[in-house]
Amino acid sequence: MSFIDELEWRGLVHQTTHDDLGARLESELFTLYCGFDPTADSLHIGHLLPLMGLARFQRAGHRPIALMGGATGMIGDPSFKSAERSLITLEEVKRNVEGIEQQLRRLLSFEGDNAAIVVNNYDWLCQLSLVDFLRDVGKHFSVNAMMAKDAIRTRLEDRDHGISFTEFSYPLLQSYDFLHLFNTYGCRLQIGGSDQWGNIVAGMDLTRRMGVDAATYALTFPLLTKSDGTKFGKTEGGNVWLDPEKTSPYQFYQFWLNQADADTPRYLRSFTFLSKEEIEALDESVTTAPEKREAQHRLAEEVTRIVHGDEALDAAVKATKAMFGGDLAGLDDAALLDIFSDVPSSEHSRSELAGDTLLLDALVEHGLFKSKGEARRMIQSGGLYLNNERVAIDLKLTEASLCSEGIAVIRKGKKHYHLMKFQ
RNA sequence: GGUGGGCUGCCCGAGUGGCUAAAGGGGGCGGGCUGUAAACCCGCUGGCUUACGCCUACGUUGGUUCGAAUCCAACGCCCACCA
Repeated sequence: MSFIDELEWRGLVHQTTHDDLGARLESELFTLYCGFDPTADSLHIGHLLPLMGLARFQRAGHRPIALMGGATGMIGDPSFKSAERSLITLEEVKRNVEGIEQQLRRLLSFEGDNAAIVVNNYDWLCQLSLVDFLRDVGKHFSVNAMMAKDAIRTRLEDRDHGISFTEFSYPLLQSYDFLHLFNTYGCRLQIGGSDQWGNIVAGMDLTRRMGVDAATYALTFPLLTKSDGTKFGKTEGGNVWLDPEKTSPYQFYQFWLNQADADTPRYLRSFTFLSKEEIEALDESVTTAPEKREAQHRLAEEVTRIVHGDEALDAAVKATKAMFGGDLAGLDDAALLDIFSDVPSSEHSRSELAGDTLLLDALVEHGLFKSKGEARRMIQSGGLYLNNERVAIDLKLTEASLCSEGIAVIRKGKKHYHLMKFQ
């Protein structure tokens, strides 16, 4: 199977500019790039598809460039956005670039002939003089053509929101990036989400008009969807981040583990490097033994390993087993703290274990419940557990309430844990 | 600037003097079923209280009344139409 056929099979190809791109990718080694806008200090799983896209090209022998939009991030891409974006400060952009660069480095290889390159367009865009830019670059853009593009037409038609000159100029900057990377690294292919098509094609036009004597190419990925129509990548807690401080590896693992049967086969293709044979076997298991959720387990395992590494995956799996396997007996303080490392906790005095403190009162006092009434309702409806055993309304704290030397594990409902630490 | 309509609990929305802590829906939370799923079923969803009950709450402030989300006045904000 050729590389492009594999991409097609994985459902990763939305549009390409040339039908012969696939053949060329077999016979020549490309330098290609994908841009990432530093609008936050971490990437989220929406960025994972293009990022892994770069990694796939690298595995096929091509040389990937990850471009940080240090300059373009300060302008804001208007493509398919309904409203003008607020500007972020230079300091914010710098901090965001640093955070994101770390994450890029995890997924790409920086060794060998086709070692990945990380660049920041701030380094060249900020040196341009306005007049030179307008003469040399701006001259090649037709405002008529820009206004006709889908990606910004809605903004032009919407009188309430409109579009500023700043955002309108964005495609020029991204186009210039492509030109710059061609001149500096011989970069001939740009990849990105389907919303980037217009910007990428604009860059190709610019290289041609600037007299570049080589074909440049575009490849876009399809938009990720969910079978139930809700937005991919969001949970109750908001975005799923790649930064372990923002979304713990445990939460990350759980996110993938909880994907719907209907979506999992597609995600296995898009987000893992597993082989066609293995993925097709997993497809089969979704149909024949959905209750085993073999495909979801494999998906969660693979993606967590790719993003967070073996060690974090191991901890996430261990925590999952303890929380959903149910048995906490025999674990000591250290093991509990390890397993429940991203669970909130409260500090308590040993005197509360004397036998005259109601568990309910202790929980309210330490803020686990907003009010006593709420706590009572929770217990009365059978939703509160101490060390995985359902508690009664009049339960008092004693030494027997402890799970280990000094820790009691509280659970609200199925998934909400809390540690009480006694000292 | 004029005229009309509106502002109710996390959100939407009914209520137009006492039966209203306020219908109904959504969301959230809990329980059941299950695969840590979907669908479905049940319960809870202002605070204190074991409970009787008390307190707080229908844009803001003041008034009428035995009694106000509901009537009156002023103010604030939002929307529509006119200028």
